[in-house]
Amino acid sequence: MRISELSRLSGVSVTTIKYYLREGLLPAGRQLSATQAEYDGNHLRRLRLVRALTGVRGLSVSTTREVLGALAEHTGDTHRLLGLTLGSIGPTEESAEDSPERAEVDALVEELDWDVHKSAPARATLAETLGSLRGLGVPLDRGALVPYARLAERTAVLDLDQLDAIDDPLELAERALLLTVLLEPALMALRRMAQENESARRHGDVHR
Amino acid sequence: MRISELSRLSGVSVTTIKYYLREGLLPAGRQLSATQAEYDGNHLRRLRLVRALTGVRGLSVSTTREVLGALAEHTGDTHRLLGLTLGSIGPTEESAEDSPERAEVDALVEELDWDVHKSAPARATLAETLGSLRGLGVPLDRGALVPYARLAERTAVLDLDQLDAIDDPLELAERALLLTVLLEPALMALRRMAQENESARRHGDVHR
DNA sequence: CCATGTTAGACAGTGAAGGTATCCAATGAC
DNA sequence: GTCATTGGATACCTTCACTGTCTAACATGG
Repeated sequence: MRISELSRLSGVSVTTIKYYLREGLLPAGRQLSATQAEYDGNHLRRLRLVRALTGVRGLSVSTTREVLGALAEHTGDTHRLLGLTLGSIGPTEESAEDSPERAEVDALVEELDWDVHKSAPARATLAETLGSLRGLGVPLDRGALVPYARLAERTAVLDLDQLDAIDDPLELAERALLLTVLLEPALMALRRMAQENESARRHGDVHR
Repeated sequence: MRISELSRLSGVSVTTIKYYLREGLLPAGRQLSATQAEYDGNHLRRLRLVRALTGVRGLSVSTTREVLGALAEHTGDTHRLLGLTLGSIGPTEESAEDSPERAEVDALVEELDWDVHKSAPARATLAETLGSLRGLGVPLDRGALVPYARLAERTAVLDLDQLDAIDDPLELAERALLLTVLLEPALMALRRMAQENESARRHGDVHR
């Protein structure tokens, strides 16, 4: 298919597709001539993925590029690499590596007996968030964090269960990306609703 | 204290503080004269909160203003109102209200027997995310979602437990906001690490 | 083989967001 | 009285994610 058909099928304007091509979010089509390039279903699929990451999840173009790059160069050992790459999702770049919160996070991982890479950006993200909370007068100690971590463990089991049935390593990697990144707003939405429900339950304010 | 001291204590530049004052993220100080205004600890506290919401969580200025407005005008029934307000966190504004996913979400809430407001934006957020996933070939049906929802319930219990000890309604509201919004990156970081751990466990790739 | 439309590629322009800089007159501290 | 600081207003800047426009080279139908 040509670029105009790709545009029509995806709902993304031709100029934007060209922009993505320039930015390296989309591989170039097969050049047929100086003014003709051929795109296929993979391009369409990739384009939809890009729109989901930038639109639903609100990732920046550069973060999206990094994520997609990791996806391409890495088919096995999926989660470890996704974990490494996806640290840049939050607007976190300059993190104090030696903060007391970082030590606290490392101690937490130790206590949980988790097999997590020392340089996993999730550690820094967690440390930074804890630092912010402490600065606001809400220090969360390890005791408060461990129950959350146990629930995270069980969430991860659900995540991995969904990936077990997939054989194709390429599809596995993409699916893992979708589950890790795109499911986040869904899980947070569930938490918000569960909070509202629990709050209503405790304070007895029935409203129906 | 004067604005320069507020700036020094918070690490936010004077011009930025003025910007926040203009944008209504920070209440005006007590005017002492035409060229003098007095700020206090509440301003400092509020300023730190603003920086946490915009920085750590990446909220936009307008969303932050909405959230803070809700915080001010609403002291009781905290979670319900936060739930209503915080829907605008994702870059979601134009949602198809009558999508099949929306019906699916409503059915899910029904099945869970959750007491959640019909117009809670979390419903729309969840529906939109499910729609995106389906468009990418990863349809998550209710059966897959319910276990996640059950874990969300237990997370919410932990959240509410932390609020139980607080008496002052103003502090309660602020704490609820922090737990709901600011803890999200922390929980997602925990999930990433738990995924990595679970992946390592299943595939036996020990790396230490 | 010609008229018309489409395409790739390059590059400049746009609009929103989130600040930042500058200016000003009025002060307050010394 | 002098001088740095302040509040308030306004203009400006930078980044981001596109969008519009242009051009020359094609493709295609007649």
